[in-house]
Amino acid sequence: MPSHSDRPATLADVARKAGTSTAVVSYVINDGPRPVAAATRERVLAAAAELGYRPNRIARALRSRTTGVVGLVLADASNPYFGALARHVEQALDRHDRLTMIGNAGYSAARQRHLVDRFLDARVDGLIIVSADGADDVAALTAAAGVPVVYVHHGPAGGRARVVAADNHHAVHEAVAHLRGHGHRHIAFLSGPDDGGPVGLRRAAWSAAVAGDPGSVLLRCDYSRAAADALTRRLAGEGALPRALVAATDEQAIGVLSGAWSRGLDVPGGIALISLDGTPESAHTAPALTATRQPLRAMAEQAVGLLFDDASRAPAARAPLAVRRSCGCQK
Amino acid sequence: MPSHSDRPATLADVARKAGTSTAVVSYVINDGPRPVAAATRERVLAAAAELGYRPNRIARALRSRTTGVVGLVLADASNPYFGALARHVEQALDRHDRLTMIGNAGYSAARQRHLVDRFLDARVDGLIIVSADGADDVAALTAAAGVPVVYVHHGPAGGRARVVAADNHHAVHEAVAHLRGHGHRHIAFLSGPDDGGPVGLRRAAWSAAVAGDPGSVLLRCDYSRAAADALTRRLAGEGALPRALVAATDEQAIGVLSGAWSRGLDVPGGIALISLDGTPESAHTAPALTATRQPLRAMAEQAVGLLFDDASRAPAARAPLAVRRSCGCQK
DNA sequence: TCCAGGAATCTAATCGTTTAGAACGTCACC
DNA sequence: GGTGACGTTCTAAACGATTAGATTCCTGGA
Repeated sequence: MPSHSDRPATLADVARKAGTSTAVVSYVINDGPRPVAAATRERVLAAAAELGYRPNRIARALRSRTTGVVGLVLADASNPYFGALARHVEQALDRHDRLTMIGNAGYSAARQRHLVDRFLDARVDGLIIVSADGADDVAALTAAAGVPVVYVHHGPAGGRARVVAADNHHAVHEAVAHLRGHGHRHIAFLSGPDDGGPVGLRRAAWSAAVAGDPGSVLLRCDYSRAAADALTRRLAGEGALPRALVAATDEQAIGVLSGAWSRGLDVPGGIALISLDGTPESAHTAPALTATRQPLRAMAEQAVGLLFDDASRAPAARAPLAVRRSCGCQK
Repeated sequence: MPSHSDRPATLADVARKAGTSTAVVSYVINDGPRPVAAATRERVLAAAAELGYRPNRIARALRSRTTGVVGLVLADASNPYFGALARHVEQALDRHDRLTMIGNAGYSAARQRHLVDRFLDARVDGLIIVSADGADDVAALTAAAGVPVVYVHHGPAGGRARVVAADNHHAVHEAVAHLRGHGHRHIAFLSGPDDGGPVGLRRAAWSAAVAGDPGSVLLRCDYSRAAADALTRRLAGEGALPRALVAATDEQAIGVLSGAWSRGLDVPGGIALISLDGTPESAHTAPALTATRQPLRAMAEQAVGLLFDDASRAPAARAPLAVRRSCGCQK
């Protein structure tokens, strides 16, 4: 049992108790850069245990210029897609013995910059940015500090930044093809308020997939259940709802489901629906959503790996289509 | 514009440039404990701006023994209830100029202890624990370090810990009363796998509310959509589903909705349902969930306030019942 | 003129590590 | 016995801030 005093034990305390110098204690604790005689090592370990010694990470960080902390910036932790990503990133970092500092940028470039600034002040060892919109490149800020950055879900426009993202093109084409397989000829797309971010890529892929068909309409609303719900009600009221729809995100797809239900409109009978996020939880809607299933855990691990290794760009992960009910399949 | 060199500017650099000592620079930067002549202050500020000086928080933390970082332990960030709480906590801390370190304990006491240990090693200024189960008191760990702790959502059993939680008793009674208002006489309750945590309190409140009615059955399943979905399908198959149900959490309620739909069972016609979490997103299900609406943002702010002030226990917040469709009301 | 008192500033110790350089002892080898 | 090499350990200088205590310079009062 550790013997107690008012303040926590330091390296110097351990050294004194073991009858040696702080350097040796440090070598023992870290399997240090220099060897230590077996007998001495034993004495040090015993002293450390007895005093209940815990290294002070702050002092270590000051001296060695590395904190063991990684900053995670994301749009909104209350969105399950980002929340799940955050959890997987935190767990992957924990496995690498790193701590996670988190911040919600809430779709605002200014707030994102604010968070990156604060994280750099805190001397994080790296930055993982799960950016929603076409959030700008923070390289200008981080390069000076020499802090590596990895983007997840979506990278900045021009750069040669390290990015981990799903294969949007493939996912969209698969979704469109699947709906065509159900006999639909006109396939609408529900995009975000603008064409920034991954949703922009998805929209472009959809445009390519339905090229030249004026009957395939483009819808837009905010990335929220409420917005998609309201839009669906309005269109249903006008009789302007498409018969087949690909929604850019789970949140929007869930809003469509909710809006359709409240108008007494059957899914998939009245409107067939496929979503492109595919969070695990999307399986439990009424009816169950057919969705491409992004490998969030794998993406998180890849991002963490990329942060500490040198590979510059990961291959885009293919997201399999989880076929459930909302597309029209019997399940 | 800051003039550049390879390494970031330090206090000493600023002092040199301003022709003064590091002490004075520190006094200026912090509106320090001692006054500085106006002219000197100007020179220092100018030098700092020109060098692009940013205080090194690590060095500051080492000397002043306060990091400006707060640790947030939660069960699972991918659960929207916890995710929303996490976002609000982070934002409240940001307003207090504090950074947030996060960790997912995943319903495991061992992992919770691991995280608290790591956070204490990182010398956090405080700890906010959003604990799901009857997670044990970490006071034993934190007391030695002198780090204040606030529990959100649920506190440890015996203690005199600081806790911010909603008024579970009131919420349950209101839910039961509302279902009775719709003419239901037997009101079932869907609890968690055991009676730990806030769900245990909710279950107890339900027991009291339906006291003596053997027709009001108690159901149990994991806190996941999948588990509640499966349970509902099974009971529907056996014709054993209750006509009115209070679900302990949103996730479970959503699972019930999904299970009922897949069995062709109408909600609220076949089964009336009320949930007790009431995350904002629960409004957009098919049909819309009636739920008590926990004031997550207010709870987060209260927790942060409690962390730095001395008040010991906040009054339990009353959660208003958001009446929507799943209970049987026309909406 | 001299001195007390106060404002402004400087000097230097301190926080708890890491690690380069010097010092020491032991051994092998010529 | 002298010498170099090696293994082990110690000394002390960083890292970049904060802040007591000492010092300097002025001012006003006797």
